[in-house]
Amino acid sequence: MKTIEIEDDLYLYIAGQTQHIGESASDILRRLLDAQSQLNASSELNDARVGSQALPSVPAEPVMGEDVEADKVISSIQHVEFDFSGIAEAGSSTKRFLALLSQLYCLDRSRFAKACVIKGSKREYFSQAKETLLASGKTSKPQAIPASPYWVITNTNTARKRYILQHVASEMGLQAIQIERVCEAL
Amino acid sequence: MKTIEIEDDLYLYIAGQTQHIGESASDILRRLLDAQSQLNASSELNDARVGSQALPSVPAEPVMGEDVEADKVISSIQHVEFDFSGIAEAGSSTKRFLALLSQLYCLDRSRFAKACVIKGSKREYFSQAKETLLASGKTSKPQAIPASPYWVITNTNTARKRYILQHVASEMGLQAIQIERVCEAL
DNA sequence: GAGCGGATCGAGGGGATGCTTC
DNA sequence: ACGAAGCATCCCCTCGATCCGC
Repeated sequence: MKTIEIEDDLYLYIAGQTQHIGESASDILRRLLDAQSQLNASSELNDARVGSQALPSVPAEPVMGEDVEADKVISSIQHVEFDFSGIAEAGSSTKRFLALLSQLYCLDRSRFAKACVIKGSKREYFSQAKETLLASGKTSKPQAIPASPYWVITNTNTARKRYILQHVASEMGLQAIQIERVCEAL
Repeated sequence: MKTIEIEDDLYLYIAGQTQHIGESASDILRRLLDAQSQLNASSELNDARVGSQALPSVPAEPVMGEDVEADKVISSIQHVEFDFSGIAEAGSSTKRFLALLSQLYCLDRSRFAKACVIKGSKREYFSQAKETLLASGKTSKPQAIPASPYWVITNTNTARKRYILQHVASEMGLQAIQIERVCEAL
């Protein structure tokens, strides 16, 4: 949750758009902004979804050429089930770490690419080139993420692995509950 | 002013829509919501649901010019793009401090050069040579300003960082509202 | 560079607070 | 002597990678 300040009249306007009791500011804004991007996306009429349906997320990234695309991808992400079965089996948290990252990558390559831009104070955490990781730290112990072109740093305690996972999942736009599950699976 | 809470991804999305230096959340939201109502208004098949309440208009920017010269300079600065999106994300106020200074530098190099002539009672605050700063104090912890040839002192509390920023922005000719926003971004 | 996992501890940075100076 | 302004000490927290256990 973030806190933002807005002017009173704008606040009143937004509050005036409430459709259900208990709707949060986020809900209302999503609806309003979503209505906009729908209108931008096509001139066709589409009010079939008004009211009943759960609203898809607003894209988390600033507009690219592929607005509508991104929207679809996100809503699909939100409903995909992770395959946790094999993961719990893996003997070490490092193994589970790699497996979970692999699933995130498979979920959506392009979102993963944006989400994995994360580094510590000195080390690079992700890269497609093993050497980049080796170069950024002394003994980062990079390992390949299965079924992907990426490498990750591995020489961290479990808490940090969890943090990295959390960051990527969150940056990819997963829902809080899912992020929690992913982190717990580590 | 009212304070509202919104979810992180929505926040990021909104922040990503920043177009000008000094834009507040209100400004951005007004633009986004306005774009929507424009589309609705121009449509023959206007949907009563959305149009039920008038969108408050964006207040005109108060460009109080006594001096035409100054006006021109200011307006050129005031329309340059300022990217606040990445800044809020930076983990420490020192990081944000450096990022903000970097943007000010990029905004106008020569104005920045004039504006950064500021010092404390003992310490030099800005310099193009790290050594100058080191020489002027005991532990000033100089750091390079990204994308610029300058260094700044870093070992100060946040209030002083804000003061320095304020001074530079003001000396560069930004408007009061914008200076305020820059300082708030710290 | 090859054994691997990862907890633990130390280095280093951030910046509030207290001390000094005017 | 008292207050304001500014410096830098020092504590805390984050992050790296050593080193031990398996």
